[in-house]
Amino acid sequence: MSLETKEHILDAAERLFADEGFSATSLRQITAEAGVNLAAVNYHFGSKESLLTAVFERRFVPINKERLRRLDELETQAADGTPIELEQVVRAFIVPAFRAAEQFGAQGAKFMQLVGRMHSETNQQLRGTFLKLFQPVGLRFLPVLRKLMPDLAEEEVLWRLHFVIGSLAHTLVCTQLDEPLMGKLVRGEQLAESLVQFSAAGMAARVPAPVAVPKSERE
Amino acid sequence: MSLETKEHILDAAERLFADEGFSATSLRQITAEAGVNLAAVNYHFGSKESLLTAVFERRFVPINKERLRRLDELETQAADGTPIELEQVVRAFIVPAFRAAEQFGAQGAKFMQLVGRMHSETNQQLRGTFLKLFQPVGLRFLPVLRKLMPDLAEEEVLWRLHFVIGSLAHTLVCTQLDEPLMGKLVRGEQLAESLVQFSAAGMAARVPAPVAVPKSERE
DNA sequence: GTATGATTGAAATGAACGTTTGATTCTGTC
DNA sequence: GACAGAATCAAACGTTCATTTCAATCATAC
Repeated sequence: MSLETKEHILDAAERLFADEGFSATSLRQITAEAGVNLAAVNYHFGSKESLLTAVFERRFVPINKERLRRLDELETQAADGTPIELEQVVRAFIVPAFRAAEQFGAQGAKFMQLVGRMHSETNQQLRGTFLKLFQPVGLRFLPVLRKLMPDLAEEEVLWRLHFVIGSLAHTLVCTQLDEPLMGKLVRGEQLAESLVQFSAAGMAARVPAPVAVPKSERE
Repeated sequence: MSLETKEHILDAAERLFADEGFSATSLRQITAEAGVNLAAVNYHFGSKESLLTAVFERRFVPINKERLRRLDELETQAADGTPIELEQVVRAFIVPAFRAAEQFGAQGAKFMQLVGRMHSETNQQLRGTFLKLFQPVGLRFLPVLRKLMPDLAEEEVLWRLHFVIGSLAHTLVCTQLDEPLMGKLVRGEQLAESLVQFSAAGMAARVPAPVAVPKSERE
């Protein structure tokens, strides 16, 4: 069946891209793990790159839809008089990623690991694939965050959002590691909430002093 | 001269590994950019993997030495009566990375981009190379952080440190991107300090109450 | 039953890969 | 000048890569 074949390829590619990386994964690995013929990838997807795009779109679109839905909900409540809280916005951004990881089981977790990896991808072409799906979400969240942090310069807000993205990406990768940087990391139910607390507190940090060069340091 | 050749290879590898990734970079690219013969890599370094190790050691060892020096300094001051502040510990961890990036110019920046990338690497072998250099630093900082956050469970502290590492890694990558996720990111003088403020505030976030974790596990 | 279009399978393509080899050139010492 | 070791070089090694090809197979409609 075509539908089963395509799904099997997507599953195998998802896992291998996450574990080994895009360029380190061969179509032979993917098709072998999927139990399909080598030619099936180029037949169904056209190329290795298009396969990566398909892997992303399958799960990333619903996740981002949920992010936007939550943000819309917050703004609806705000229109009714309930002011938006920073923590809620951060949660709307972070939680859908974890939810998806749980919803789709081990496959979903692998996907989130892949997303975490993609955030540190600098190759223009691979980055483009990823950006097209992510950018609309970032651009939707940014003005909401700005309004919640009127004392901060626009650049500062943008950077802080990137700090959150970095934490999220690294966390998604770490949850899949057998042996992280140090000690064993427990993947508890409250991990997403821990990250939300951390991120919200970081976002709300006091405005950094203008040019605060460390005093004891020369220069 | 041998020394020049080795340096040229290291420089080219540093840039290409950072921009293209380890497995997506060929020795032919590296040697071509370095202006040396293809065989020179295997002659001087033994293999592609050993070259990656050499690239790391050249800069990562001094950076981590500086991190530990700053932490030692804080503990010396603490012994003299000045209590250690969380923000100072975070700064001791973050700032040396940025300092190195500035110190070595464009090459240093590329290296930090590579470090950021490596944090999302899951391949066991590549990860091992990276871990051996980073782990001692993490294990040195962790107990200091724990003592500063006595209300938090050990796992929570560990996760928050990982959140900081994620932010740092992603920031180091972003500073090198022409077109980040959204808008233009300004790489100002105060970026390191912004990250310190964010991280310290996140670290100091209130204890997440909701889900009670049974303390059946050993402490 | 057979024609049709979608899908698979095995094999082959040329290009690129990391690594090895052996001859050659450089560098410093006696 | 002669020698030894370090370093470079072009060429080739055997593999593996993404992609293509084309006959065989399948389901379905006529």
